[in-house]
Amino acid sequence: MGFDDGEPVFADKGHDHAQCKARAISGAEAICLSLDLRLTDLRRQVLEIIWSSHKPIGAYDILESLSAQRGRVAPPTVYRALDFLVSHGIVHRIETLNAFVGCREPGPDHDGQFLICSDCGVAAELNDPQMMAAVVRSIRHAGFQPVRQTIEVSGLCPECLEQSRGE
Amino acid sequence: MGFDDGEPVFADKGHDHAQCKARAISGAEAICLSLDLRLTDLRRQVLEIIWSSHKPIGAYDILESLSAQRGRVAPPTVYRALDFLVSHGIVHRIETLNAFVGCREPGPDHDGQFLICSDCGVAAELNDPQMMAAVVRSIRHAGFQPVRQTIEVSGLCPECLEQSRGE
DNA sequence: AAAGGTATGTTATAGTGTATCGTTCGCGTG
DNA sequence: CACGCGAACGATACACTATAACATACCTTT
Ligand SMILES: [Zn+2]
Ligand SMILES: [Zn+2]
Ligand SMILES: [Zn+2]
Ligand SMILES: [Zn+2]
Repeated sequence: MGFDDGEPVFADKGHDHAQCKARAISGAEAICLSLDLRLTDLRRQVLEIIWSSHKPIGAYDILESLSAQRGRVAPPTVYRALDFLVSHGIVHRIETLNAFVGCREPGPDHDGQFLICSDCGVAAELNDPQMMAAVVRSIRHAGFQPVRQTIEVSGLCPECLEQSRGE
Repeated sequence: MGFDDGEPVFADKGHDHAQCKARAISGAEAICLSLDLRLTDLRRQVLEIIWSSHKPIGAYDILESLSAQRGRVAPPTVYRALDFLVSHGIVHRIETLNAFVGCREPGPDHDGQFLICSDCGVAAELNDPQMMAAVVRSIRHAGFQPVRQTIEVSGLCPECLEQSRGE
């Protein structure tokens, strides 16, 4: 299930998040290098802000954080950077939250499936081929040609679930 | 796959849509009767507007249409009616479109899966137990407790697909 | 009739996302 | 180097989506 990197779907509380972020930046650099894209300062800063946690962050929260770094910034600046990052599979948009989250395995043309904790706010990305296959199979029966899929499940992450059982 | 009522997932172009609408209203009436809820004039009018087609409609388009019927109407009026209809499973919200669409099999506590044509705008609702099972199975492996699922797939409906092949 | 809850009206404002235009930057070409 | 071109960015204004807060009307029960 999920990625084949052996990592848990939900990073535990004490994990080395600096490493998460560093790996994400490296991945973005690799993509831009291979596709001849430009990871400008602005885009890199936005990506770093998004990776400041595993919780999806809204465009205007990004804007605020960005303004602290480079002075007054207007919405289009943020949205353009987001468009770039999302269109190249470096960041995902969470439709149910109007928010953005970093991709663990960046690359073109993948939609992922997201588990979003309604308690603590963290989001985890799956990329389960069996789930995707089940969805596509069901859809094809309807004569529908899928292009883009949005799968977002809200609920309780393992930690918050554990906590709720304790009470 | 889908509902067990034998109807096609996508209603064809020449179908009797007045019947779709009438059945939806009847369903809503039945729900309200059984749960002691009030399907007021306002709520019924909003439901009828939503059922004017199989295309998801935005809140402000509903507002405009509603204003034509009962004079100036403010956003909260529409959103409150929508909250009622959505919370009782009579209408679904399409997250990827910020729009609302009528439910074919209204009732509490179901999320459905939606196929949305990016060409003509129609949306069809599935309720495929196999797909849901596959999603839940994959999710449980991550130690996640699902509460609400949002599955929306955009692409081409059978008619638009046929048309695009012809060109 | 009085009371209390539900539904609606009304105004204002919050939150999210784009259109448009002008300027700057990076880079290849003559 | 000067030029030209497209991509990226800055800045202003605006469009679209949704809710807060408070007042009023309605409906049901006592
Ligand atoms: Zn981390
Ligand atoms: Zn949590
Ligand atoms: Zn119909
Ligand atoms: Zn279509």
